[in-house]
Amino acid sequence: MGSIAAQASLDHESRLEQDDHHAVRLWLRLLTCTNLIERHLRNRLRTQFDITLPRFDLMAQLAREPKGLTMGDLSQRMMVSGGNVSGIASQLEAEGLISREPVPGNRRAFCVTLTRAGLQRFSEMAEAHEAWVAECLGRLSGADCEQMMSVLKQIKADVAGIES
Amino acid sequence: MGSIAAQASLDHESRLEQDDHHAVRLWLRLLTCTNLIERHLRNRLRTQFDITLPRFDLMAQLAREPKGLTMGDLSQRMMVSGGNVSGIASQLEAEGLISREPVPGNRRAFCVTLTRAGLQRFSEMAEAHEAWVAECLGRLSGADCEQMMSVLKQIKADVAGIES
DNA sequence: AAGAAACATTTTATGTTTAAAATATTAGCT
DNA sequence: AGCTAATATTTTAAACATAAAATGTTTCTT
Repeated sequence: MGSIAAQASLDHESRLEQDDHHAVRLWLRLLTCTNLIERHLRNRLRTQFDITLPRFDLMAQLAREPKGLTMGDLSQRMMVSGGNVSGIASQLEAEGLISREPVPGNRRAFCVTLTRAGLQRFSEMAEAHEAWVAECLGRLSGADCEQMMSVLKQIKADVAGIES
Repeated sequence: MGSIAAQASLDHESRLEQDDHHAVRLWLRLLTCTNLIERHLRNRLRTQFDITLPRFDLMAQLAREPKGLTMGDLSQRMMVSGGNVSGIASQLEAEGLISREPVPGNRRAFCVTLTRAGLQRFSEMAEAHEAWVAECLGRLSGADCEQMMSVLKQIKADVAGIES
C-alpha cells in the first residue's frame, strides 16, 4: 500500500469528519437559537395573554383561512399529530374561541373556524406577537434576513428529500 | 394636518410593519426547519437505537465531560428544568448507562458519569447521529455554513439581551 | 452556636406531545 | 349489496417538560 494513496485517503476522511463536525455545530446552534426564541414567546404569551403557544398557533392558522379548516388540515399545517390538534381544539372550543361544525357533504370531517370572540382575541395577540418576534429578529440587516431565508429554504428542501 | 407630514408618518409606519412581517416570516421558517430536522433525528434515534432525543442529549453532555457533571450542570447545559433532568437521569441510571455517585466534599451534589456500557453505547449512536445531521445540513456551502453560524450567534445575543 | 439564606436535588401536580389503537365514515371494486 | 381500502377523527398510554413545594446540605452572619 503506497503511503501517498493512504495519505490521500486519510485526508479525505478527516476532511469529511471535519465537515460533519461543522454540520453538528451548526445544528446545535440552530436548535439553541430556536429554543431560546420559542421559550421567550411562550413565556410572553403565558404571562400577558394566559395562552399557550400551540393554542396561539392553531388560532393563527384559522385566522389565515376565514373559511375554516378541517382537523386534518390543521394537523398538516401545524406539523403536529392529529391527536394533538384534537386536544388543543377541544380546549379552545370550550373557551368559546373556535367552533367545530360538521361539513355538509362529509360526515367524517369537521370545519373549524374562529368565533367572533376568537378573532377579536387573536387580533390583540397577533399584534403583540409580531412585535415580540421583531424584538428577537429585527436587528438583522435586510441582507442577513434574506440570506437566512434562502439558506433555510434550501435546508428545508434537503431534509424533505431524505426520507422520500 | 399637512399631507406631507402625514404621508411621511405613514411611510415610516408601513416600513416598520413590513420589517415586522419579514421578521415573522423568518421566524416561522426557522421554526419549521428546526422542527423538521429535530423530528427526523428523533425518529432515527427511536427506530435505530430505541432511545429518545432527551436521553441522547444527556449522554452527549456527559461524553464531553469524562470527569462527570452534577445534576445542576446538566440542567444548565441542556437548558431544561432540574426536575426534568432528574427524571431522565433516573431512567438512564436504571438502564445502566449512567451512574450517579456522591461527591466527596459535598453531600448535596451528585456526580453523574457515563458507565463503561453507556460510553460504548453512546459512541455507536454519536457516529450515526453525526452522519444524520450531515445528511440534513451537509449540502450547504462552507460560506453558507459560516454565515449561518455568525447570524445565529447574533440572534442569540439579541434574544439574550431582551429579558435582561 | 443559632438562625437565615443560598444551594442541589427530588417530588408532585399539571399539561404537552407523540405513536398507536380504536371508532366511524366514505369510496371503490366485484 | 357486500367487502375492502382509504380517510378523518378521537382515545389511550408513555415520555417529556415545567413550576412549585419539599427535603436535605452548606455557608454566612451575628
